This record gives sequence, structure tokens and C-alpha cells, in this order.
Amino acid sequence: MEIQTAVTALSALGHPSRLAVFRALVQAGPVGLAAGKVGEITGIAPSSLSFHFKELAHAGLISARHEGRYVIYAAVFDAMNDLLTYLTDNCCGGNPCLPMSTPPCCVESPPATAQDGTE
Amino acid sequence: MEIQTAVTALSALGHPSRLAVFRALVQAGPVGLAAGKVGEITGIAPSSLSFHFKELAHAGLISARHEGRYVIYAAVFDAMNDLLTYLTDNCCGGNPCLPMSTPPCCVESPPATAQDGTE
DNA sequence: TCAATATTTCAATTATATATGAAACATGGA
DNA sequence: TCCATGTTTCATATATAATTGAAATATTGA
Repeated sequence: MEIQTAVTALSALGHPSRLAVFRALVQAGPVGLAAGKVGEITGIAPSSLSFHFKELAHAGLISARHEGRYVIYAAVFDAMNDLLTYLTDNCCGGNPCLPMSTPPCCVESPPATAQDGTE
Repeated sequence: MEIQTAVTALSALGHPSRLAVFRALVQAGPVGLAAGKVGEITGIAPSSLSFHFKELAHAGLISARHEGRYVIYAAVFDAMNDLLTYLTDNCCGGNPCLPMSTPPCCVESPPATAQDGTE
């Protein structure tokens, strides 16, 4: 990962509203949440929310899909995991401090949760 | 961890100079680096560097200790690991996506590297 | 004590990010 | 078609962060 990518992601997350939004989406899992639902959870005004969605999407941390008149946002777990890996990369110059156990969350396999076949 | 703590840390890291500084310190390990050395590595001017050190320290991500006329900065690995944990916390609402394997780096035990007993 | 080195502080300028409300756009249903 | 709902865009005002160079502080060794 290039440093610029990491900086963009970190500074996107470095804002109370956006971190709240992102965490709501992380907790929602790959299924995601409609924009309005996120606004409901976080209490952020629509226009602000849209602004922050754009920042997070630009950083590659969330994705959007349209479903009728709703826009469903979801966390991009690969991006999150890459970021975590980047931060600890080459920790201690590769000397033995503690073995790194990497990708922590939602990699490759979306949860086997029962979903009403709306797609 | 409180959201404000995480925001402060993330926004501290969300800047090219500070991320470069932090990564240099992560790679240096618990031993740390003198301020001047970090400036040398990153090419950041002294006054800027001091500004950014202060931001990182305020976020709890680095610590400073004085050694003669040098100031030695070091990454605070616990803070970093707490931050990583916070981001993935309650991923997918606790539903099985992938088991999280947590603290990745430099926890509890500093590296057993040979250090010339200067302390 | 004096000069050299290492780092921080300060003040001023410049740039960037954020919040806000009104208006625009898109979709779905009556 | 028309209205209600969901979301985004835009313009503006406000606040905050970053860079810079000069000066201040602290430590070391001559």
C-alpha cells in the first residue's frame, strides 16, 4: 500500500462523524445500510452525511450501491484490513517482537447470515 | 476505547508527515529514535517536525524521553494496537464473519535485541 | 564561560475542511 | 402525471490545520 492511500484512509476516519458512520457500517457487515438508516443511527444531517460518505468512498473505505431510491453503503473490509496491515508493517524492523497475526475481519467470505433473496 | 480517542489518533495519523514519522518509529521498535534522526529519515524541517511530534504525542501514539541533549521518540505500541482493535470492534454485529485475531505487534515484550547498556 | 549542537516555541501567512440550508435530482406509488 | 420520499449538490460562512523562518531554550564539550 502506498503511503498516500493510507493517509487518505486515516484522515477520512479521523473525524467523529465519519468514524461513527464507518463503524456503523463495519458492524452492519457486508450487507450494508441505507444512507437514511446511517443518518438515523448517527444523527448526522443529510447534506453533511452525503459529504462524509463521499470522503469515505473516495478513500476506498466504503462502497455504494443503488437499490430503488435507496443508496446502500457498506464497509470495504479489504481496504480496512490493508490499512491495519500497513500500520504494523515491518514493525520493529522485522526483528522478533511478536509474530503478527494479520487479517482480522470479514475477509473473502461474507457472513452466512440468512438474507431475504432480494437480489 | 472512546470514539474521541480513536478520532484523535486517526486524524493524527492522517497526515503524510506524521504517518511517515510514526512508521519510522514503529519500524525502529521500542528503542525509539532521536528527533534529529527522524528528521533525517523523513526530510521534515525541525520546526514542522516538532509540531507533528506534539500532535502524535497528544494522541498518545508516541512517547518522548530525554537523553542528554537528545529527545528520543518511540511508538506507543499499546495505543496502536488498541486503535486497530477499535476499528474492527464488533465487526458484522458479532455474527460469524471471520474470527478476529487481535493484538498484532510488540505487546508486553520488547524485543530481545542486543542493546549496548547505555541506560 | 563560550560556542556548537539539538530541539522547541512563536507569530504570521496560507490553505483546507466543515456545517448549513436551500434547491436540484431520482425513484416509486397513487 | 403529480406528490412524497430519499439522497445529492451547491454556495457561503466559519473554523482549523500546516508551513515557514527567526528566536529562544537546553545541553555538551572546549
